[in-house]
Amino acid sequence: MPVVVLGLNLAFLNQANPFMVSLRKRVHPAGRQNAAQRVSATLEGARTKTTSSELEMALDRSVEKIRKYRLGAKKFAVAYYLLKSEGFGPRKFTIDDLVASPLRSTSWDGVRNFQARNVLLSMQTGDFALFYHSNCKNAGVTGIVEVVKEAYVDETQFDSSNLDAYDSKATPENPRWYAVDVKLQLRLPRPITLEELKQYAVPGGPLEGMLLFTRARLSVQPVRPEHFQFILRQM
DNA sequence: GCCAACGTTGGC
DNA sequence: GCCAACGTTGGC
Repeated sequence: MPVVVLGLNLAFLNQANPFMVSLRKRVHPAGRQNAAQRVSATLEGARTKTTSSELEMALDRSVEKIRKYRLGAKKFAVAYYLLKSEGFGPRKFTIDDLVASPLRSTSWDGVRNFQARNVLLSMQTGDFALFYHSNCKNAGVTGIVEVVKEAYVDETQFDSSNLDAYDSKATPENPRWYAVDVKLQLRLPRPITLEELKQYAVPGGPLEGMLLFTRARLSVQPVRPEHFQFILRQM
C-alpha cells in the first residue's frame, strides 16, 4: 500500500525551532527514504525534553498548572498526544472521514471528560497526536495529526438540540468544554493495532506505562516522546 | 452484546 | 468528604 503523505515535510520543517532545521540536514541526505522512514528519523532525533511526562503527572491537577508547565517548556518542546476517535457506530469519525474533511482538518470537539479536557487545554500548535480508532474491530493508530488551533470554546455544549454534546450546566459566560483543531499530516501505511501495541506494554517493554493501557478510558492523553517514536517505528 | 473499569452524581 | 448508585467507555 502506498504511503500517503499530506504536507508532512512542511509540518516538521516549519517548526520555529532551530533544532528542527538541523534535523533537515540529517534526514535528507539519504534522499531515498520513504515518508514513513522520514517521520521516524525526524522524531528519533527530536528533542526528548518535552513536557509530556510532566503532563502525565499533572493529569489530576488544575488546568492552570498544566498550562504553566507548557508555558515554561514551550521554547524547547513539541509535545505528543493520542486522540481517540470512534471507529464504529453512529458517532464514528475515522481516518477516512478526516481525509475527506476540508483541508483534512477537523475540530476536535465533543470531549466531555474533565481530564481529557485538561489535556486538550495543554495542546499547542505544532504539537502532534496519534489518531486512534477505538470501539471497533482492529482498534489502533491510523494516522498522525498536528494541532493547528489551540483550545477554544466548544460551541456544541450550548446546543440543546444536540443530545450528545449539550451540557445544561454550561453557559457562554462559564463554558465547561473546549475544542482544538487538528490537521492530518500522515495516514499510516497500515494501522498499528492495539493488539500489536499491547505486546510492548509489558513490564520492561518499550511501551510500559503508556496511558493507553493504564488509563484506558482517557480519550485525550499525553504520550511520552519515546513512546510516540517507538510506535511510529512500527510502520 | 457483555461486562470490567472507572468517571460522575448526589444523598448524607 | 465519603461512597453507593448510576452512566459511559471501550476491549473482547
